[in-house]
Amino acid sequence: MSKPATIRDVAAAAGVSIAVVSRVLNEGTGPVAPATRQRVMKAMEELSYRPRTAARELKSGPTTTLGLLLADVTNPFFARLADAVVREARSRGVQVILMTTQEDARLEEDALDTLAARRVGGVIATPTSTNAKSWQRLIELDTNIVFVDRYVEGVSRADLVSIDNDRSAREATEHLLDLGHTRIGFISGPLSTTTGRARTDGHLASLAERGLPADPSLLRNIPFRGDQGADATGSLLSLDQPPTAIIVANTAQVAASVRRIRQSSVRVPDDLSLIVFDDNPWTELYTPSLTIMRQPTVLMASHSVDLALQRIGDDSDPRTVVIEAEFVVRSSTGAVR
Amino acid sequence: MSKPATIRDVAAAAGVSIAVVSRVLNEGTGPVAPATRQRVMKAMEELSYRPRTAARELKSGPTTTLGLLLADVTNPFFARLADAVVREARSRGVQVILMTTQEDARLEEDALDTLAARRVGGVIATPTSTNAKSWQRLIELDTNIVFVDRYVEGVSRADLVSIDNDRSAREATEHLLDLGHTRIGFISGPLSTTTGRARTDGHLASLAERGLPADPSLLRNIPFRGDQGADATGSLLSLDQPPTAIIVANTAQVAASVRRIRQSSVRVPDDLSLIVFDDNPWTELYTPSLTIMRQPTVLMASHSVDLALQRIGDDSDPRTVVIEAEFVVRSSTGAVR
DNA sequence: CTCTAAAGTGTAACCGATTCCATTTTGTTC
DNA sequence: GAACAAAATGGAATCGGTTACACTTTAGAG
Repeated sequence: MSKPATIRDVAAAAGVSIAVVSRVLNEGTGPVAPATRQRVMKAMEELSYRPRTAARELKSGPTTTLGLLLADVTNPFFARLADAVVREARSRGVQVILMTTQEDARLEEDALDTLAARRVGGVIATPTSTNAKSWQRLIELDTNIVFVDRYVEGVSRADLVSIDNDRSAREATEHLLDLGHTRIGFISGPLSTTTGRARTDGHLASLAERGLPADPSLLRNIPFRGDQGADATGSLLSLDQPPTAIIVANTAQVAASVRRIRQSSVRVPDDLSLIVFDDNPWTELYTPSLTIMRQPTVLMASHSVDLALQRIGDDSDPRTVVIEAEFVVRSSTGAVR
Repeated sequence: MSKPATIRDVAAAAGVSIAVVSRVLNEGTGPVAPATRQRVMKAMEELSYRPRTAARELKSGPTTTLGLLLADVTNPFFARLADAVVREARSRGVQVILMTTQEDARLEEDALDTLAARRVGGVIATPTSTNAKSWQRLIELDTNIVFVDRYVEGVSRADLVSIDNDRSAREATEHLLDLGHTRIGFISGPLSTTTGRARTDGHLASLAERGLPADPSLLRNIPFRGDQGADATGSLLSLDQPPTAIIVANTAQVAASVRRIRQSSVRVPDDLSLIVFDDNPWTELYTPSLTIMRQPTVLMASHSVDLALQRIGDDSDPRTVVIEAEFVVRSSTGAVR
């Protein structure tokens, strides 16, 4: 088990210089006689030679690695995104370094540091922090940033891939309004996040359009981490005038929220209509099957990878890709009694 | 937006040599006068200097990176595993490169190649291929391999972290036998995988112990990818003498299987008792809540990372860590009618 | 059979860190 | 204040590739 072969070993074995080996390695870098190429390839084979990525990256920046910075892979939405990003990247010969932030600004900063040290070609991220500075620093290192789902305000030159959060919240709300609901509970992420804010805004705008008053006691802006979805749901159900419908627009809290409803005596959809933002396989299997707002993860992933790689060495303006969310009506929503 | 600072820039700014800067960077490498250290740190700060990982790795192998090679991050079991591994690794200052194989041997080989080129310190993997050669090659490059969940036979010097698959299948089977079931459908992974085989063996052994004949028509060994769980389940239900209980020991096919049952007229647990291998939040929310065999992902992840890092530069014998699975009885299993 | 352009190959300088070893500075002890 | 050990620092090699440039061959044109 001697030391792994280097380019010099290969060169020696093939009786050529390292420059030639390098040219064989990187097709198109320069001419190599067919016969020579054969010999070199044979030598590489015999020595089971693999060029070291570290050495390559040292010379020219690593266009070959992407950072993927997610809040929480346990959340099915992010998991699907991760899967899709890895596949998409793979098909282009790019590797993905996965990091998670646990929605913690400090962890996020650390991760950005690491990514900066690696000089990754691009970063695809669902940002947590409001701290634009770290992001800006990464951008100044010529790293492409693509925000997915959420974004950080004040960060210039970052791309964005997202559904139209405002509109999707409206759509969900209007569906309920059409069914006659007027008291609608709305659970979403913190107002410090762009998704939390946009969805809440959309919801409220929708109510306003129909001339309905906005009742603040029906709004719940809760963190993504933890289990507050249960409490939030519980407190909505135990209001003096409980809502006749709830929209859970906080993907991470859907399970907790549903669990709380299931524990209560409230029946869906008879007593309560329910819409959740999520698209995992179990929402359909739940009884009753849940009406959902689906984010097309595969599409989002492919756009993200596109942007992250495309803009490498490119100085064009940052772009925003808005993807249409799919509203799927199933059995958890019904006319108000 | 000039070029990022290098160690030489820092050295120049602080009025010292690069050797000193390096020593400041890697505490404990050598003595540095406190005053000097201050100056260097200040210079690093002002230039917002980040040492390049590629350069570091070039000199001394990258103990600082782990490869995580999973079949499919979409599967909640793997997603949880990924999350836990990333967190565990993070807490030790180690980064994780995530790759997925889609249960495809060719993709797996590619990934192993990439990992070899990176000379990662260790690889944590749920292997797909039977192809021991690629794995062995990686090991010969001094890479630690830790198999999780499944393993590849014939690969020496690889660690293993797994539940006792044989035993967990027995436990599930015995639970059903105790409830009086004698015709039990058993859906698991391909017999080419160690988990598929061990679980099937355990199940059959359990039957044999009670003197029950093994009916091959009740066994379904199906791939992890795709949707065959639905067909397998359907075909079990439509047997002349359908089983009164089904164990889905193929984590990836649980949702498909459950969907098929839900579509049928069969009622759980009245007509059919159901046990699934999985521990995602929705199994409890399903109606009826599902009796499950839970794999403790966090524990598995922490052991895996432990092993992957611990054995770096270590020549001790490969180790196997067996973790106890948790059997949780809920409402989907009942006495046979 | 020259002449010249193109093809093929090799040399050596990088990339940005780490690290061995030699050298200089500092601090103790008689 | 000389002698010597310990602490602090710097010079230069090294890791394993890529690549600019110079050099040698080959081939086609005149």
